[in-house]
Amino acid sequence: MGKDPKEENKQEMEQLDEETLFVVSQTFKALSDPTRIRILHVLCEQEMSVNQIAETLDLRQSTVSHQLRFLKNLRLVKYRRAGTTLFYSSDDEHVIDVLQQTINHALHH
Amino acid sequence: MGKDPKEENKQEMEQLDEETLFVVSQTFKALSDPTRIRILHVLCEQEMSVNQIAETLDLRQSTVSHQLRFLKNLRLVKYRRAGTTLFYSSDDEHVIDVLQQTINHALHH
DNA sequence: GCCTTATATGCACATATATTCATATATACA
DNA sequence: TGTATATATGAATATATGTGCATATAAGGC
Repeated sequence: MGKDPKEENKQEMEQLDEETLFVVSQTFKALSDPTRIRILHVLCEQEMSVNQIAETLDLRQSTVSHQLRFLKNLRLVKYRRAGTTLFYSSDDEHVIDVLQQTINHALHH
Repeated sequence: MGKDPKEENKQEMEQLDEETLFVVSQTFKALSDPTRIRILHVLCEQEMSVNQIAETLDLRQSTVSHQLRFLKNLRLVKYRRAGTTLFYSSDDEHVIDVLQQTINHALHH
């Protein structure tokens, strides 16, 4: 039952299945747009309403709403309702981690 | 000189400057395409020539070359020449780390 | 020099994406 | 019910992106 040298790395060498590839690429796509990065960056500090985000980042309400839908579909943000106002906040620790790591890496290099 | 409560988080709350935003978004853009993910995934295991990559991943030579140029511009890959053959390998530990983290996260959830 | 092999590049094209405007929906309140 | 406020949605548009074909470039061998 000795292992072929080439097989020792088998797990690492295995090609990525289509679903994994899709999930991973979608995740990074979410982080590939400056507007979405800015939105996630403020939301990982505190929850905010759609209009607050728009004012803080100087964006149109509809732009923010469209991007929040994108992020919500990927479950990167969640919201709670308070009257007619929806408070959004980040909802994926791993992605926030990766974003923060990369921001810090960019800031210090 | 007491701090305003809102100012305590000031560093974290600060908006991202344009250059950081650009670098970060470009980095994630590199990782947002399935073809580039596959290329980086094989290159973090071993160096490979353009044609080897194309054969391994069943892609056209020109597709691989185009994407390698993209990755090379961002300094995510490097190459060494051997005759007419160019051997590419990954060249950014941080990005490889982030990619591997996210792949593992996707595989186990 | 010529021929072969490996890679890069320019162009064209189809598709995806981000934003905006206008409008629809939803909730609260008088 | 009607009005005001907050958010979501659809359509249109401009731009970006990924891929493939054809061809150019570069290096090595004869």
